Amino acid sequence: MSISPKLALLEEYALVARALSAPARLMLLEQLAQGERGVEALADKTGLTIANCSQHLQQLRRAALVTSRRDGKAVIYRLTDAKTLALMDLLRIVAERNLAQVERILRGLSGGYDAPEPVSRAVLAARLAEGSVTVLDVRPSDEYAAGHIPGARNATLAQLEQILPTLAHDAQIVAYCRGPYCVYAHQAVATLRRHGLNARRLEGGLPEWREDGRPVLIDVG
Amino acid sequence: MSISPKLALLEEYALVARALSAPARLMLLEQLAQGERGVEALADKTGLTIANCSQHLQQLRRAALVTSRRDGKAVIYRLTDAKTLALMDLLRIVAERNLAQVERILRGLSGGYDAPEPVSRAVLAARLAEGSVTVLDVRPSDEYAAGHIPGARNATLAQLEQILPTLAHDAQIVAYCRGPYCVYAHQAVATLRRHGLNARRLEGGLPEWREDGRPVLIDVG
DNA sequence: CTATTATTCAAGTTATCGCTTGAATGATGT
DNA sequence: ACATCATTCAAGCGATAACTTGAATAATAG
Repeated sequence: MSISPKLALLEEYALVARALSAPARLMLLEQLAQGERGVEALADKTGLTIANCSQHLQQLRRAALVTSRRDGKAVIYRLTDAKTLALMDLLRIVAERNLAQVERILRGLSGGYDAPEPVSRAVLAARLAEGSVTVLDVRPSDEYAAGHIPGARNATLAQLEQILPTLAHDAQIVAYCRGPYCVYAHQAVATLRRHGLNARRLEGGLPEWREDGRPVLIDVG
Repeated sequence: MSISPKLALLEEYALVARALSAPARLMLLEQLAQGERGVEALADKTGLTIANCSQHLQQLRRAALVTSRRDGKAVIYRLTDAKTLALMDLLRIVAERNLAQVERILRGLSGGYDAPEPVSRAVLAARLAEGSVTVLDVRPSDEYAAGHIPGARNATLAQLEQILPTLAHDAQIVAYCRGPYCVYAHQAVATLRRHGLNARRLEGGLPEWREDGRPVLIDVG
């Protein structure tokens, strides 16, 4: 009763695509791109129930996009390799290039203002070296603590309005967040520009920065 | 009642992945990689009913992986751009690298024989230039007629046994088919090697060869 | 061994998907 | 206008997916 090898093969490829076909799992992958995490932490960050989160993670594991290991009572998940990130990135590129709906959503995030082109990671590294840039990490503070670009200042979207007075009006500001799937940096740049500041988004987020082999600062206990 | 922009965005990315999550649609994309096609031709090649095929194509179109145009009574579909092909390719690479099941299926296709590494397209082009290779196109003859590598000989898997005597035993044979999703070349190489011939698979298929900008010969009426 | 904590499993519900069937639409030629 | 051909739409069915709830399993601490 076995089906043809051809269909069996396509079924396996489709399995990988199916794993990427639910927003909840994309959220999980985005979190895992920041670094390995346990089930509970992932459930917290994504707002999923623990059981539901566990089930999504198992689907990702079946598709070999993530792997898991046991650490005491906890099970730690992480991305299998950089290819998983590459797949997510290509998915996003195709969607952004070709889907009008995505264009509309992204424009909406900028609050009507024209969003400038993002700053490449190489350019930011150069500007950082010469000290001519202010870098904002707009992720939650626990993620900032777990690793951030050296010299970056942490401020969530909620805190952004409060720290506005402390930002020089002539400074070039670069904001980043979790990565291309994350909208925090988009929103932060929109807020800053609305206040007349010279802000731009970093291309990609911390995972891509780390993937480039650039330095990441980790806060210690 | 609108959901958060974040979820809306992920929903769009997921839509693209979902379009790739059915074997039937992967089959259609593989066909479209050969060149643009009408609905009926695609239904024939894939074994889907016309209505079903049309619905799958519309899902691919919603995900912006394919586009369509009208030509008289017919509607012609084609891949939106090379990114669609890149996405399929990455999907396959992740599956082949990480899924044990895929490894098993591919090994099964080789009939237990160890399959040699595929020949790169650059190497084949060089060998063709010096005339030191026999190229076999193992796709159906209509696809061969619609475009093939210059100098390639057409033989379906069914015809392969018959033409065996006409193949020199000391020749280097390279077989290719529709592309990485297609198993014909795997099977052809297995058959040829079982008969003691020095056969290898081309890396990728005709779409990848064409994408490289290499010459493609089209049979005219 | 028992209690505790982290995760997974199992059952049930609702929604969606893939496929089929038959009718509707759109373009073309008589 | 009418007939024809290619494609799409609409309704219906069975299978699968997402989420919830509550129970079961694994590892550790007392």
